Amino acid sequence: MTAWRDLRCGEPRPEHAGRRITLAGWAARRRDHGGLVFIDLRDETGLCQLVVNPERSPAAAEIAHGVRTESVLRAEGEITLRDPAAVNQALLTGEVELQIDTVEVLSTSTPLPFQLDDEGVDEALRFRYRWLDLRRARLQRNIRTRARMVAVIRAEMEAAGFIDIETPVMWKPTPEGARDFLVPTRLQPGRFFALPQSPQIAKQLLVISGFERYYQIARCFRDEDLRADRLQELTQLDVEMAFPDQEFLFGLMERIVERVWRECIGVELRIPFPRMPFDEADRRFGTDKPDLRFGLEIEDATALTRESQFGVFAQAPTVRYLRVPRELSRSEIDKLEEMARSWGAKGLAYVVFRENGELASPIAKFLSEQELAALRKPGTTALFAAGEPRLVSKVLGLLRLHLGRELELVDRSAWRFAWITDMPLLRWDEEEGRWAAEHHPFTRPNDEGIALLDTDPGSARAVAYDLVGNGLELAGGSFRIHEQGLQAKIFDFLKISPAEQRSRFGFLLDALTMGAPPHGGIASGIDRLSMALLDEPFIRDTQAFPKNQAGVDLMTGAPTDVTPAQLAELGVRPAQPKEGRASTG
RNA sequence: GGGGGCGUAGUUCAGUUGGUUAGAACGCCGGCCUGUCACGCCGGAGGUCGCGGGUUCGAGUCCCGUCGCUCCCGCCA
Repeated sequence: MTAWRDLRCGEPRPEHAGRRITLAGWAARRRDHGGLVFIDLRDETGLCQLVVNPERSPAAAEIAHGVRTESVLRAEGEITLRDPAAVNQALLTGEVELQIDTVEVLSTSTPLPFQLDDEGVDEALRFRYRWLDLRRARLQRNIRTRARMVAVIRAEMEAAGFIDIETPVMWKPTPEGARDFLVPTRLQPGRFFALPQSPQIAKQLLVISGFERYYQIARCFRDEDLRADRLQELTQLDVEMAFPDQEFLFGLMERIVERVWRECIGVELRIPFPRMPFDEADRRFGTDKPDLRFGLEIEDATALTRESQFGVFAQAPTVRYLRVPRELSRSEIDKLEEMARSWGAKGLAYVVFRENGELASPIAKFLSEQELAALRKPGTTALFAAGEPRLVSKVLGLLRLHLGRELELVDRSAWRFAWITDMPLLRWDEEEGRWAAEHHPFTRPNDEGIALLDTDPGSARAVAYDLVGNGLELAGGSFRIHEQGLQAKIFDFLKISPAEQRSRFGFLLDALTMGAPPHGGIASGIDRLSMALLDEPFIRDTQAFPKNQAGVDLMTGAPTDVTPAQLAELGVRPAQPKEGRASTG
């Protein structure tokens, strides 16, 4: 076996010829040809080919003839080195095959519910038979690469002096933020633990405890709806340190990402990554996670159109536009407008500047010569959004992303990372009629932000940062508030009463009174990071056993009903079952 | 909570204006072939058209309901 692995991993050499070895694996395919039996055998290191010759070993031939795909075999035989030119490079790893003398079927296989080399199989079926799905090359690559990534991360964290500390999976429910998964317990009937949405408070307490550099690859849970890039049960690299230094944290993350990209997919990244304050990202790209692989930046026309005869522009607080480097057709623009409306825009004004100087636009007649002159650029289309800055940003940002893909402006081979810094501290919650924490309530305002709290809280910025790569948020963090007075002030803004503060975070507030060092950190979603690394459009395929979009594990059927007796023991009253949920298998 | 898409053989799909016995490819089973590797050739099995109801002389096809899956918005770092 050792000899074999040497061969598969390294170059086959002439002296290997004739060596006898034993190997075991899954039959990937069997072909019979003119009395010979050929079996592709797959193990962890790759594929190889067995050849069984009935004249040489009749018994082995008889067994081999009955082998079915995915049966598990152990075979013994002699290595043959073949002419490399005669070998199908796409399927077989090497220029070697094994002339089989004996073969043993260790495990048989029924016909499979789907073929492993078929990429188009329905996800529900794949998830139900996930153990088969995982045998496929793409999933093997995903899971193995992810494991290597985690190993690299741990190595860098350890080298930087961080220690791995586990925090409870059963924690205290927190009504703020995402919905909690709740866990009842027999010893406290009717009461609940919650699964952590992140170890946020625990890690702050650890640093306050004197573990100045903590990290954990932690499981986090959020009972929210799933998406192609969103999970309920996710894994994050969680990092916290005392006496934090933004340069140090950025450097640490940059080293990790650089090494992961190099060692997992062989891509050399250039570090340090560029930085961009949130306000600039929002202004230029309409988002806090800009995809920098293409231009098409948002431009401003508010000042230009202040005196415009076009009332919509003159009256809007903000007028911005995208300069599309093409003459878009009416039907293309109609589709874009429909999308813009679905994102909340009232409409989508446009001017097509044709190469020949003509204009195609329902609003051109309202625009002055001066306005048109400033905007004119032959062979392009200007798409305008007017209204509240936040909405205008959002609409143009989404439109930009759509156009980037649609017009193939995105450089698919590029990796563009950036730090987005100086994130907003608070956001006005229209529904609740109060300020809400943009990040979480323990995020530290910057010095200027502390001063702004009394005059213009919406403009206050936090010592908070995100790492963005190709338009995906790959990490995010902040410095925390370590002074009880400031923390109380923030709670006031969030309209969390002192009584509520005590019941929800009393232990943290107490900890802050007993010598809490300045602290801060960062967290990075391992699943998202894998997705980016692997260029994998579905985050579920970065996990071994994912749940479907409805949050159901199609393999085990969980979540399932439990007996009334179990509920009674937990002090939980049975819910009214939903109609039509009677199990159908 | 809301909107879009899908559901036909084990799998991926086709199925005309509603019309006889619902097809193809791959897979599976049997046979042939002495170097195949997307092998090839011959033959075969395999279907409650997701489920329920309705319209019709007649429904895979039209209508209503329902279940499941999926993508998006809301929600969520």
